[in-house]
Amino acid sequence: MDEQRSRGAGAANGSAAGATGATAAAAAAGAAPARIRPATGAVTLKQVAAEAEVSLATASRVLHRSGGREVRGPLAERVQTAAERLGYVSNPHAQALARARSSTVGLIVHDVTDPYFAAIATGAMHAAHAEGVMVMMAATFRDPELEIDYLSRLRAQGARGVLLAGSGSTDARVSGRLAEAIAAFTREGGRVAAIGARPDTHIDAVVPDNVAGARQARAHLEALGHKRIGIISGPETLLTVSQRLAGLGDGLRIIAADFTREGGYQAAKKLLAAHPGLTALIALNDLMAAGVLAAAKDAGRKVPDDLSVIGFDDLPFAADLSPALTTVRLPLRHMGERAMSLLLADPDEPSPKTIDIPVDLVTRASTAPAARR
Amino acid sequence: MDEQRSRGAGAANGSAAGATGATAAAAAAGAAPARIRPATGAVTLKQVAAEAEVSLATASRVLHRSGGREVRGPLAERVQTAAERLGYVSNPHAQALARARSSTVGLIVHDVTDPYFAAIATGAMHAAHAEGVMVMMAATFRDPELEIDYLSRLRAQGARGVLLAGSGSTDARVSGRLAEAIAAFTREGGRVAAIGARPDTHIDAVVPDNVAGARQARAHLEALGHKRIGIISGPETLLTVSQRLAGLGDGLRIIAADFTREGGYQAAKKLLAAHPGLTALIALNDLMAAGVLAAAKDAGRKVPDDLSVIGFDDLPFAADLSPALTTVRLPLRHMGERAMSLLLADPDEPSPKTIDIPVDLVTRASTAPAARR
DNA sequence: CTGTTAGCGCATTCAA
DNA sequence: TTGAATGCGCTAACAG
Repeated sequence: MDEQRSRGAGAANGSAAGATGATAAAAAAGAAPARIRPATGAVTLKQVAAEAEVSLATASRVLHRSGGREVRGPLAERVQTAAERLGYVSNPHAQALARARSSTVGLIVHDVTDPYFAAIATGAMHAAHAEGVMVMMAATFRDPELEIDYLSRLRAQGARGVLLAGSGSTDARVSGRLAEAIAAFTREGGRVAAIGARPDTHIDAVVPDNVAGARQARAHLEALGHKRIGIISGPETLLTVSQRLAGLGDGLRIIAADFTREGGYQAAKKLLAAHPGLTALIALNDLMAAGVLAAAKDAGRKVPDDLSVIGFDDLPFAADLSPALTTVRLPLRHMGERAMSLLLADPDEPSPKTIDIPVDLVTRASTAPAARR
Repeated sequence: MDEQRSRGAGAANGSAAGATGATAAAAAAGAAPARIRPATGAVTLKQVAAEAEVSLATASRVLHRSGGREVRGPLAERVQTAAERLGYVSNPHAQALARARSSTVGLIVHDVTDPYFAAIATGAMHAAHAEGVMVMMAATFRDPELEIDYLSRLRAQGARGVLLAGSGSTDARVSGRLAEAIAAFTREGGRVAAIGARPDTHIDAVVPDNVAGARQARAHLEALGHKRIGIISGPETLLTVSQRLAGLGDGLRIIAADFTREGGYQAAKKLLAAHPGLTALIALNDLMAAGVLAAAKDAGRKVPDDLSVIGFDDLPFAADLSPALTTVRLPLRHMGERAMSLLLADPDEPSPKTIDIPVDLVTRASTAPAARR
């Protein structure tokens, strides 16, 4: 290895040497099929070029249509063949370095296990795959610091863009620092898109109409005669939560907890104990709703006869809960696709673009007319 | 090698050219050192070095402890400070290229939406994060070709390793080609680990004891007096499926379908119609089991009174199904962690290592004694 | 302990 | 069209 390197150095790329070199290499290859083994062990463009007896530049042009193209010279054929025979696969790092931009995009989620993000991720990955870009996925486990950290790593990596799938925070301190990181990234030509609004930043976004969804939920309940409604809320620092709360309006009993099934379970248990008169509960996401259903059961309240329950998101399992959950549906997968397409869009598209996503209430078995007491 | 040799030969007549070239380059560089603005726009090590007035190498040593370390020279301080002031973030591509190996690992799953993979991915990501490596996640959407494709891309990227989370296929053709791709990757120093056995390949693996789990499921049912048991199976080309079937033993009615909720629903519907005498159904994963429960309900069979149902995996939602599902639990997240640690292990650990994972039956409400007819 | 320098694999400008 | 040369940002010998 060392020897090779120093030898290469010794050759000092003499111009004439280069030309002769290529030919000689090919000849040698024919004579002794000994292999040329670069550090990584993988076949390199250089090898392909040598094999096809063309220059590096030509091989690059044929294989990666760098600069002007090479429709079908006789050389093109040779290069293609050589590449196939050798099993050439381009090295993305080298390309990224040379082009100063890679062909991967980042996808930052809070939690892979949460079906909400899984659905979005699927959509995003599909769209990315269609464009031949790879997706680097990172989970922040709900730590805002990690979100910033990953973003900067992705930036250093020359990612083409980053999709922020998790809801923004209303905490000014973190969102401020995140905004800075985003600005730094976009300043360098990176693109950032988000699912959900990011008030403080000027980036592409796919935003579901949480407010309207929440209104529908409340209207549905009121149409069924419910007057005493409780809300099982997530952390109010999440923008999604504050929007849904805003749409729900006033006069409701609110209790907050983790945005998880367990959080929903505990909160519902507490709320039901404190306010037995409630006839309906709105959980701010389906995960919590699942917990609510379990808590209701444990408390001996029949759903929907004694208690109506509504969720948000319409995750895949919502229809399998018992009773099947009435919920505000978000076209998650579609949202993921749209967001990724925003990321991959022509660089000179007008940029801070927002795509509004309508949502609608899916009525299932967990809601019924309020029982008259 | 050949190439080196030929270059050496060519150098005989090109030596002079080489010398001049080098000098000219140096002169040009000296003449216009105007601005140092890298293409990517990001701060580079070089800038940090300049700012700290030390050499590139020193900066690299301080910041990335390349080679020997630099405990606390006065220079170290300067470099650290400069790096912080400039907001330096290292470029992974450049590092990968120079080191011939990156610090990312690949994670290939069939489907992000499937909670089975989500759980594994979470474990894997946690373990990876602890080691400071990033996870590149790709979904094959169950296309074996894509699995091979991603693997080779990850290889070209110099990924440290790749975790194959999806079950292997029993189809000799694809598994053969995959085995080749794996071999090529490991030959280059990459590490590959899998969840589930991969008979034809010699790679690290974390393998759950599907056979024992299946035995427990059957034993449980038989202890409850069930004699006519049906199996809702997934595609038999999946190794996981064939193993579970093997553990279940003979004498059961088997019907196969997609390894999804919908597949389970359809298959159960069909099986129940064709063999109304069955008193218990074993679904080969929880997703299918959810479908089975729905089908049973539609067919007017009460679970567990008229029909017992067992699943596999113990996905998070299993306890929320109604009735709560009896299932063979796999410690998915733990498996993901173990697999990732295998991937990240010291390179000279004895390699094809297998970690066996015990599984156990979780008895919940979906199974009960067989009704006497 | 610190600086110099030759590449890592590729894209791309400039010549021919 | 095609090829030679240069550099992307960084690491790792190899001097000093």
